[in-house]
Amino acid sequence: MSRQPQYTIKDIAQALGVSASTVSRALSDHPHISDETKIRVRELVQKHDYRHNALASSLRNSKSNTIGLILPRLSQYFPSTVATAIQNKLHGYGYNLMICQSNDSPEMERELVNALYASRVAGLIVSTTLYTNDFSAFDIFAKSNIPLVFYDRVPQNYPAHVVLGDDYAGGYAATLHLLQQGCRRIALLSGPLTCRIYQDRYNGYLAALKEYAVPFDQSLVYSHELTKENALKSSEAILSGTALPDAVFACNDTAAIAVVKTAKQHQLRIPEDLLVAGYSNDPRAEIITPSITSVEQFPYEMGEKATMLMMDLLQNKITQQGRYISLNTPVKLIARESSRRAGVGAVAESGEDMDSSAQ
Amino acid sequence: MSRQPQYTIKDIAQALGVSASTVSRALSDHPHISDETKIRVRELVQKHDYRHNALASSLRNSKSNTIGLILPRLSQYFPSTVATAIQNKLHGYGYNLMICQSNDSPEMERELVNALYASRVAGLIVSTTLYTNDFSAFDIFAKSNIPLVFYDRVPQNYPAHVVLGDDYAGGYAATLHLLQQGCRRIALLSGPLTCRIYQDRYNGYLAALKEYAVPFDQSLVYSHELTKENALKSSEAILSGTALPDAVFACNDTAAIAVVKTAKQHQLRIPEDLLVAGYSNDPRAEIITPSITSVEQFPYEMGEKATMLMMDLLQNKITQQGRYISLNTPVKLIARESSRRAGVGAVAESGEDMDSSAQ
DNA sequence: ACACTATATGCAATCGTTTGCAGGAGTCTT
DNA sequence: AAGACTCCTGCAAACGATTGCATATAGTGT
Repeated sequence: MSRQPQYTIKDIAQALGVSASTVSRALSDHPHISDETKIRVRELVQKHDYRHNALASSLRNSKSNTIGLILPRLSQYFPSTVATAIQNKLHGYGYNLMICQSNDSPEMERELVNALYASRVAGLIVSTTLYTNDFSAFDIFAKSNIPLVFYDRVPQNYPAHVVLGDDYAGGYAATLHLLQQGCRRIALLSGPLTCRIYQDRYNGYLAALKEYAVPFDQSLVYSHELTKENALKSSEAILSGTALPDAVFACNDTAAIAVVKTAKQHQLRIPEDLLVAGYSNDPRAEIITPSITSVEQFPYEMGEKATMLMMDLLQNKITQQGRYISLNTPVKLIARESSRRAGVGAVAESGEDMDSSAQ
Repeated sequence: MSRQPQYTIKDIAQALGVSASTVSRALSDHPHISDETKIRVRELVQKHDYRHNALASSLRNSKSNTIGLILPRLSQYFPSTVATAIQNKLHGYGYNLMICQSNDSPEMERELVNALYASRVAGLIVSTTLYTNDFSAFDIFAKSNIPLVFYDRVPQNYPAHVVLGDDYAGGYAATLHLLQQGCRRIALLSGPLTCRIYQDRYNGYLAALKEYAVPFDQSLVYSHELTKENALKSSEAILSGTALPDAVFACNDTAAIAVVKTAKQHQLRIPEDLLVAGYSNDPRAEIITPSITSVEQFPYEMGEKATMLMMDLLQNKITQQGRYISLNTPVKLIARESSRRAGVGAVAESGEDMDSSAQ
């Protein structure tokens, strides 16, 4: 439809009695073009509302100024904040961002990868689905020498640049904190262990237990996608048994909230009967009663870091010869009502400082 | 950088001893191409991992298959849900979505409009910033005959297709509900009245008051951007005076949460001393204690509706000759603890049905 | 007057895909 | 056997911007 005739560089050239090359160069402020010509060109651009055609330009240069972003979903605090950071930062470099959601479906993800390649994005930033185990769709980016950066949910056994939160430190800090409050039966509500971030948090959990010489109890570990529904089901299982845990460490805040809700239904008081900690420091963790202890991931910083890495790769500051960068962003435990036991330890009021960079 | 030589249609043509036209037509399953040729082409496409170049294609057809979306920010329930709906729906039609955040800055918004035009999106969907009053940046879309759809925050005095929630009905329903609970001094925490959605909610509020013959009291109305900080300040002002209101209707849930928080600090019990209602039915409204009554806007449906309108425009099903479409999506009041007064009226447990379509 | 340089511009090809038109080969009709 | 028709395929010109190379003009130095 439409096929509106466009006002192009050629039209300007014709009107001015110069060639298209001259106009093109005038617009890009080429030094070989006289000031007078530049001014005349700019005037006409103004007058006729000439618009640059990025398609033509990208085609000719085989290079666009759009970066692709694929993530599972952005309707939550962490992912949407990362996306915002990336877009804002990229904008400063003159790049546009094309945000696409995979809805946690590997098929959708694959389609998006192909679609973004088809529009020849200059680079691609990805947080994979929970279930992506075939990363071959991304091969084309390496093959075409187009920068590819993963963050948060990064591939395993697939060579790539990655930006990660310090999930091990986060899992360790949260568990340690619960142990310090006197808990010894700490249930773990983990995401799928096929995913590296959950593995790391799990390992942090194990390490903290070991440090306190608390024997590991497999029956306290639940692992599945941390949706509200799943988490409610597991919480029910955890809290309706006979041998109740004295704390639950949930690997995201949606799950932690589910635990709190379930605990209320079971007449369990938090933190008197049960301590709870979550992950991501979702704004919801703060407003709920009781407020929930959580691990801050600094998503904005994470997005900025991923963007910086992307820019470095685009500007070839980093050799791409088989060397893959792995960046870490710190985490910080924010202790709140859900884990504060009166008289136990000294927990800062506004959040206990457990910056993982100190590790 | 890179300038990797690409594997193109010409390469396939050469390898097969046919012309590029034939390959192009084979790939688009043109009826004039023999099955044998099509098969041979597809085999080679597979073998060499040929990738369609959407840039070249779009340039040639002066038409891309990307739709632009500009919104103030997506780090909240309502906007991110709308965006998700739009992307999912568009995907079904073979279109990609380019999501861009204006951060509520008119300058940024303008830049994004231009950038999206530069990449010749096939259509543009917009929820404007709170402060956009100059819509001339959008002129180019009308002039180029590129479909433009606004939703939620739509322009005033600018001819365009719009998709709106029934904000009048929402404001009316929430206020009426508070009145039915016996409240007579209902404070209003409104967004800027330069924005149509807030005007409409305000008018709904006024209409309900009038119906109950409650005199309008200007001193109960606060109007400003509904950020957490602003809302806390206004809540403080509202609740620290001597003539307290008996209810607050906040025009988003962030503000409603601020009211609840401030009320707690003032030792006011909700709903015994103060009733509270919000807007948007953010998930936070449900998990907070007390849970907050709110107006559900059905953002997913709204996104789908905006997408359908866009598709109709793209397919020219709708004449664009100066006739502008305006679609409404219904709203529904969800009554919760924050507004349930024991023994007053009959309020459904899981949400009072006040579907605005019944209006 | 000549060679040389600096400055400003134009020519034409290129990026990869699409499509109107033309045309060749084969089949069918009368 | 000539015309008409069908079925495939190719030619070449777009789409709009960019850029290496060639060139024209003016200015400088000897």
